[in-house]
Amino acid sequence: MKGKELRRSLAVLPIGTVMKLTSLTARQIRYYEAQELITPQRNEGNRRMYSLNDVDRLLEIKDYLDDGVNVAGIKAIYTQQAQAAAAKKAAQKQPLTDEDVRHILQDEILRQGGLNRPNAAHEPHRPL
DNA sequence: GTTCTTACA
DNA sequence: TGTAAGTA
Repeated sequence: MKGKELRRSLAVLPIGTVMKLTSLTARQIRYYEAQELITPQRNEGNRRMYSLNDVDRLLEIKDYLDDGVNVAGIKAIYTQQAQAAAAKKAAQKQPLTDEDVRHILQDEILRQGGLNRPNAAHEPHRPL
């Protein structure tokens, strides 16, 4: 099951195709890159080349934004996911350390909505 | 024709 | 964010 992941990681799509696939403007796609939410590769001519994973990531970013999560929040989420992934790998060989547990807990808290967009009044009424 | 960067509304 | 300008 490794070839599939490899193919999804191949950067073969120009920004024009990604625009159609995500319904995002080139402006937005480049902006998210500037905010380090995505890091597409560049070809010989300095053109951005995206992978299927990048497309999924952009679609995900769009969803988070709709849910009121700001760029900093999304970035934090991905940072946490990366840490969680690293922790999981380490856990395969060694038992969980206190720090690993803390990261997993933080990940859960984040997913429930710790970082929301400052403006845009969302969530009309959520039970405490 | 498409994409890139920079800059201004 | 949209868009214009000048390139590659």
